[in-house]
Amino acid sequence: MREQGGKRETIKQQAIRLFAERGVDAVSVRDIAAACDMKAPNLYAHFASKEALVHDLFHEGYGEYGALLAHAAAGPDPFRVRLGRMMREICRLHDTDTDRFRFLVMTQHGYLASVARDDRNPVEVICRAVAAAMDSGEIPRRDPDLMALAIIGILVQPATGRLYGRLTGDLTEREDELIAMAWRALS
Amino acid sequence: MREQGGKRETIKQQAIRLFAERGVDAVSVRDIAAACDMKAPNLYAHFASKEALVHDLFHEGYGEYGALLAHAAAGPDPFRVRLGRMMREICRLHDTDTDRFRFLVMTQHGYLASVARDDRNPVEVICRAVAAAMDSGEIPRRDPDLMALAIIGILVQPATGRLYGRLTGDLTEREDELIAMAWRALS
DNA sequence: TGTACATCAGTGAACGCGCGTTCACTGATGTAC
DNA sequence: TGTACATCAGTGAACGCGCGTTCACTGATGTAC
Repeated sequence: MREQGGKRETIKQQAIRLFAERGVDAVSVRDIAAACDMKAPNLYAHFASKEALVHDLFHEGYGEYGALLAHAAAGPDPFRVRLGRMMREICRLHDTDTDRFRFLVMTQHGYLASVARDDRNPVEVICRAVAAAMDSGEIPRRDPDLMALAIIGILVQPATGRLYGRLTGDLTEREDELIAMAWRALS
Repeated sequence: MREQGGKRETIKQQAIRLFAERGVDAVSVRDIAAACDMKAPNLYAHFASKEALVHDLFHEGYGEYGALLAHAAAGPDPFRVRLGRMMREICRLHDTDTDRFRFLVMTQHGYLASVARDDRNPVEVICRAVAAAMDSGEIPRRDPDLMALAIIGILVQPATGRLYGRLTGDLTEREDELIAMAWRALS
């Protein structure tokens, strides 16, 4: 047998990078192939179509975010500690994986309506954690979905601002301030 | 002279509607023309190109948001009152002009990097208002841009959640809760 | 070891398609005399 | 009033282009004997 070569992984990495740079529609399969040192037809040995590639990238990336958040949200610690872990995790992901973050934010409008609300859905994970903290009396009872979305916004909007030069430096440098802000907002 | 007919306005309205529904790249100039009961070539009597149309729509919509926010942010009232006015204005705009909001959110990634930071830039307006409130001692001094982006996120993320069915009903119904949350976050 | 064959990642060339855009033309309406 | 002309919003047909995708083929590598 020939070596597998991880070509599929290379394609995904280069595609995410190019999509994040220019947007999905502005990147042709020839562009992706060129970035992988191959020719366009060969991509079809790994993905059924361009749309299938985008679909895979979105759901994989979104699901991994959800799984990491679910891990950070788990455990016996008080909600305040687990909220801090979750927010730190998002900051870290954003800083170290900017292309993926940007790709997800750009692409979400095509997929968000059809995404599953399971325990790998990052929004769902945070909604559940917030609702549980209200049930246990750790934070005041309010509309849990509204509060969850708002604290996601507290992170995502600065992250987006960083993408467009409104903020400079890493999000991680500000994580303590962001966490404190979210905690005040929920209190 | 023949009647002007406001064709240009019709084109802009239908284009925004279609762009918000399907995304800019998935709408052809033939689609826009059909929605206006005309043929594609006639659009070129009103706009130099499809790109020029999108460019106009984005900058006009973004600028109007900024101008409305600047108006809400002005006046002799304490910051807390002016913050409430701004946030109510955003909720109202989102509820009554969902297509434009969705269009701006979808399209921003192509234009945000090149947008002017003047007094018609909504992010700039909020950044300045927050910074001024820190200067006057109305809220504690922290990184003003970070705080401004975060309170924008408190609104925009629930708004986005509403677009995709995570939240139901109007944002206006929740404005008091959102304003209170933003105020706590800034305090 | 040498020879014949099987495998299969990778490709050159071509496909049809829908796109944005152009342009010569139409025909209803307004104006001049 | 009637006639000739000017205007100009609107269009049918066509343009070249780049896209996603297909497919017969290549040629390096592995296997059988």
